[in-house]
Parts: sequence; C-alpha cells; structure tokens
Amino acid sequence: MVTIHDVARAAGVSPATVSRVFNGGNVTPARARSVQEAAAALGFAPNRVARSLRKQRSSVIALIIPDIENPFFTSLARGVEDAAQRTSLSVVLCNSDEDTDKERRYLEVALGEQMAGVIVAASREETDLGPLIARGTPVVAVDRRPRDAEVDAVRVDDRHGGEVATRHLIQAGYRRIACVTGPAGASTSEERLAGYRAALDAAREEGVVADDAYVRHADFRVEGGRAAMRELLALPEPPDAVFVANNLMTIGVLDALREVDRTPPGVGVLSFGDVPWASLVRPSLTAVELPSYELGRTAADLLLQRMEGNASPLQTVVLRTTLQIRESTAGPVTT
Amino acid sequence: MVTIHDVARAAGVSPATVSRVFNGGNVTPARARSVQEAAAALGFAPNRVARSLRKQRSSVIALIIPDIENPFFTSLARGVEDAAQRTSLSVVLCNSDEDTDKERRYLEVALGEQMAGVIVAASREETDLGPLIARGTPVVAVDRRPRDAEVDAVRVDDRHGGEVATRHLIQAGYRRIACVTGPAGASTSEERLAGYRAALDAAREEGVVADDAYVRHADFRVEGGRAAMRELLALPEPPDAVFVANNLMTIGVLDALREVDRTPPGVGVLSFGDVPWASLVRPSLTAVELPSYELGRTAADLLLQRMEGNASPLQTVVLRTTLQIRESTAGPVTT
DNA sequence: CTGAAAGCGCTAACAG
DNA sequence: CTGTTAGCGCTTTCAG
Repeated sequence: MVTIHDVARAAGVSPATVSRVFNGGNVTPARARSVQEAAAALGFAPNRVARSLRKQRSSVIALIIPDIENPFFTSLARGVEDAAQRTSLSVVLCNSDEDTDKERRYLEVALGEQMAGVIVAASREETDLGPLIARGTPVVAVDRRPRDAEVDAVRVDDRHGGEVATRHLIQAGYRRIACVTGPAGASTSEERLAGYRAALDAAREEGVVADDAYVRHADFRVEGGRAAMRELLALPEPPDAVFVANNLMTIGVLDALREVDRTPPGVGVLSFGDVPWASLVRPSLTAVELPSYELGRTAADLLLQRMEGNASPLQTVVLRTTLQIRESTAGPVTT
Repeated sequence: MVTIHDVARAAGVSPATVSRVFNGGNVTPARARSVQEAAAALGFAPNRVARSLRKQRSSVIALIIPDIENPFFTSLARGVEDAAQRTSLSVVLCNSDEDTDKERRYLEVALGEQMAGVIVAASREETDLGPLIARGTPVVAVDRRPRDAEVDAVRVDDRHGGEVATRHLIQAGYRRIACVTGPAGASTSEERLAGYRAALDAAREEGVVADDAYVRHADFRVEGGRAAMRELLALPEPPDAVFVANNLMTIGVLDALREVDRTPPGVGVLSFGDVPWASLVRPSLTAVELPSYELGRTAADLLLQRMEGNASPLQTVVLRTTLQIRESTAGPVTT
C-alpha cells in the first residue's frame, strides 16, 4: 500500500505537505504539482480509514431503510443521493428488512464507523437512536418516527392522508370499509389506521360500519396484503372496500381479489402510496400520492445543514399527500 | 467517547485484555465477566475505524449496483444480504445509477475504506477493478462483466437466453422482430443483442427480417424503453414483435404500445427478466426468467470463500435462465 | 494467561 | 508556506 509518506519522499516534501495538497491547504503551486505527479505515478489513493480515525468522522452518510424491495424507499433513496451529490459525501444504503435486530446492527455500524450522518426510516417506534445522538452524529428520521427520539424528522401527513382516503371511500358509496395496515409499532401503520378510524367514526350516522374485525395488521409486503385480504374475504360479511396502508400490500390485496373474481371498483381499493408502475394496472388505482423523492431530498438537506453546524431547534417537516382519484373507487356494485 | 482504555481502567485490567475479551482471545472467565460488566456500564462501543486501521481491513462488504430502482437488482441485493447474514460482515449498498463517475467514486470509497470485499454489477465493460484487485481485496463481478478483469464472476446465459427468446418469437409467427437493448458498453446489452441477432440470422430463410433499423439501444429504464418503442412504431414498416432486453424497459414499451392502441399479442412482447409484480399485468407477459436472488447469493458465497482464503483459480459461474411462455407472444394478428 | 509497547496512515497544532 | 511531532483507538507481537 502506498501511503502519504511514499508520496512525500518521491516528491521531496514532508507528509504534511502531501496532506495539504489533498485537503486544500496552502501549498506553493509548483510543489503542489510535483506532489500530484508523484501521487499519480505511485498510484496513491488516500486511506480513508486513517483519515476517519484522525478526524473522528468519516465522509459517508448512512441511509437505513426497512425494505429495499419497496419502490417507495428506493425513490426516497434517490432523493437522498441527489442531495448528497452536491457534497463530497457518499451515501451508503442499509436494508434493515423490517427487522429490529438487523436495524440495530446497522445503527451500531454507523456509530462504530463514525459515519458523518445517518438518515433512518425506523422499523419500529422503539428504535433507539440514543448512542448515535450521544456521540453527536447528526441524525434525521424519515417517513417513520421513533418515539421520543430527539432528532429532526421528515414525514408525510399519514393520519390526515388516511382520513381523506377513507372519507373518499365513504363518499363513493362504500359502507363496509376494511383497513389493511402495517405492523403494529411502526408509526406509519398507526397513524394511517388512526386516520381511517377517525373518518369512520365521523360517518357513523351514514350507515357506515366501524368494526375492528375489518382491521388487519400485515407486514407492509405483498404476501401480507394477500393474506390479510383473504381473511377479510372469508368474513361472514366481507367488506365492500379496502383502504390499504401501503403500495406493496395493495398488490397482494389485488391478487387476492382477483382469485375470487371480485375486482375494483366492485370492491373499492384505495392504496396509501402509488402502486409501482401503476400505468400497467387496470383498472387504474385510486391512491394517496406520497412525495417519496422529496422526503429523501428534504431529509438529506436537513442532515447536511446540521453537519454544517446549523444549531436551530429540532424540527419536524411534514409533507403533504394528495389523493388521486381513479377508477378503483368508482363505487360499489348496486345489488 | 468511551474507549478500550476506559473499560480497562474500570475493570482493573490492561487494554489488551479488553481487546481479547471482545475478540475471543484467551482470558480467565472471571476477568472476562468483569470486563463485560465494565463495558456495559460505560456504554462502550468498539471503534470500528480504529480496528480497521489496525487490521488493514474493515468488516463491511460493498455491493455496487447500477440501478437501485430496478427490482432485479434489489432482489439480487437480498441474495447477497442473506448470504452475508451467516457471517459477522455487514453489507452496504451503493447505487451507481448507470453512471461511470459515480461508480468510480464508490469503487474508490471501497478501496479507501479498506472494505473486506466488493461485489459489483459493472455499469460498463470498461469499469476498472484494478486498484481493488491490486490491494488484494476480494472482488466478484455479478450480472455484468467488466472486460479483462481478473475477477470471479457470476452471471446468466445472456446470449443463449436472448437467442431462445427470439427463436420463440419466430416460432410464434412474428416476422419483423425488433430488439430494444441496453446501453452500448454494458456486457448484458451486448450479449442479449448477440443472441437476438444469432436467432434472426438462423431464420433468414423463413422470411424473418434481420435489419438493424429494428435494433435500438436504450438506457435499461422505463423512459428509454418508451422512447425506443415510439421510434420503432414510427418506422415505415413497424415491427410486429419486440424483444426487450430488460424488465423496466418493457414497461416503457408496453406504455408506448398502449398509446397507439396496439397491445400484445398483436404486437408480440417478450421481456428479458420478469416485469416487477407481473401478476398485475394483463395480458400476462412472456419473459426470460432470471435467477436474480441466486445471482446475489452465489456471488456472495464466492466472495466469502475468497475471504476465507480459498485460492483456487478464478471462476465464472453461469446461471441458467428459463423462458416462461405466456400470453403476450401468442402470435401476430392475422390480417 | 496477561501487560507493555509499537505502530496502522493520516491530520492538526505548533514552530520555524 | 513548510516540517516536526503527537496522537486518533485499536490489535498484536513479545516478554513475562
């Protein structure tokens, strides 16, 4: 391995000077050039580990997400990357797989590697960001919010979005509206469910059924959605519409409906988050649109500000969702 | 920050002993316990940067992929993660975004961070793995193969798969078969195209048209597929079938076809790689199925072997693809 | 089985 | 503007 010393010797300067050349210190142009030539000739690549140890901080930021196979999170990741692009920092992705153990491990890695910053979509509200914060690492929670963590956060108006969505189903004429939400303990699961409940409660007098038998917790994945929908269909009085709390579960729900030949809008289907490559899906799906890319972008901007020393009070940015009404909620079959 | 010295002092031992406790050295049980208690009490977390510097090797492996928004690569990533799971290594993902500059940067990071290993799906055949190899870092090329790089590789039978696919279109009765392939310079683009050409050449006598006007290079993304298909449709004599060299471009192709109300199987569509969430798509799509997960899994296994010191000659593992015949290639409309 | 000591490669004072 | 020096926190000989 060729080090800064080798370059120094070859260029006839001290190691410190070489370091300065590579870090924008004050060096005579002539010398700087000869250092660069020596470095190129020797194929010198700076040892980032040594640098991190010395500076007590690396130059990579970690993005920890719970499901790399969910396009919502990959789009969010693109937002983070694009924002980091302007800086000299690199972004690495860590997939916690909705698994608190894996998540904890990645959090430990981020701490131990002295990462410059961490953006995390927490698998559960219990996620412990304490050690990172104690060390002074800037942390931003995105999409999902750990309970009582002292961090900046960027998320969407889950509760409100869930309420608007459910209200739309009611207005479209559906009366037995089910909800397939995510794992208990994930903030987004809970909030979207709360919005659903609020809308149902407000509509009691219109003959809308509010019954917890219509509520299912699944895993935010295709299989979970499918299983939940099958259960709902097996009910003595199956729902005539479903509010599904994320995009992937909606795919499972649609599969389950197709199995029994009941398709939207006969059974209304409304997804929180656009189904991936929605253009392929017929009938087109009504969905609460989420600004996934902007979520990532905003989180990264916030993180970068903190890294530059912005010491203003902690903030939570809430991004708006938009209900996109399409064919899948056109109204129940009139029997 | 609490270091190994603090723990040593608290436990009344030397730093070396603390290190041994955390690395499985020989330490009296009683002492080991008191060290662990001290560590816990102080909230000690080992500094992985210092360790990496000392050991000249970190404990994370990098997976560099060209498109994090492509489910093929995220599935591959899952394969890598699951294989790494058995070890104490962590996997971080780097998205090169089909951009050779970003890719080079990540390769530099992997080198500078002294990563324990690197798995890379190279954006182009020119990708330079030299420095990594020179340093002795185990490297495995997956899916895409950099030209003359001295590395282990895991890929699929792209050429053969492309040939089988095209032959199927011919047998189904299509005669003007186009090909939308990926960027020139990506090994998979070239190989799949070569397979397509071989199949056409072999079928000249059956009235099959082999004309480079029917060949388009796009970007392996939805937009590229859409644009390419629009061009093909604008030809004086548009194709009656398309072999699309990846899953995402197929989505764009289907969109473009729908715009002009020409849908499969009237125009045959065959995708190299299953379209994501294919269950949603009607008509169902004929596709060359790729073992994406196994690709990642195999690459990681190979990498782990090399890290354990396996010094057998370099190997290339080629995984089989399977043609899944479905509705989208049922045959042209008879006019 | 344990401790002392010597760095891994780099950067940041501090002198000059 | 440049060189010298002193570590960053850890692991690993080498003695004992």
